[in-house]
Amino acid sequence: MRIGELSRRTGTPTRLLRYYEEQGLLTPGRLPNGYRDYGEHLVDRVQQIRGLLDVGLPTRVIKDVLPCLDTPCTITISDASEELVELLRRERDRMDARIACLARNRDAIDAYLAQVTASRGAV
DNA sequence: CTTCTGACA
DNA sequence: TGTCAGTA
Repeated sequence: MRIGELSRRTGTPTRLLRYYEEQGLLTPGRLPNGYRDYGEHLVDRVQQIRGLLDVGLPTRVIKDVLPCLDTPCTITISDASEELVELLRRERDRMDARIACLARNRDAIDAYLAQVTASRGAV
């Protein structure tokens, strides 16, 4: 499929699809007319990439983890340099920190909302 | 009409 | 990341 269809099917701007390729995350083939040619399996791959990106992993790391990614949303255990393992462990810890921060902010909002609700009810 | 590369208020 | 340009 060409970039337009992949974009629609993944909800990813073509601009980003080309960017991911530039970063070595995708390597689509080329049609005789020069257009990029994406295989079906790349639909899932893009999902993987976006998911990892959303969690905060830089494209640099994703490029190394990519060969370990499986179709759905799982990460298959395969090779993995000690360096990559350590990097991922640090990323995991950063995720924990973000989760804790989000939880605090959520609780703060809950408290605020409770106040607003109470005052409105009183009046 | 769709995609391509390169550039930047 | 968005977007505009000038092509093929």
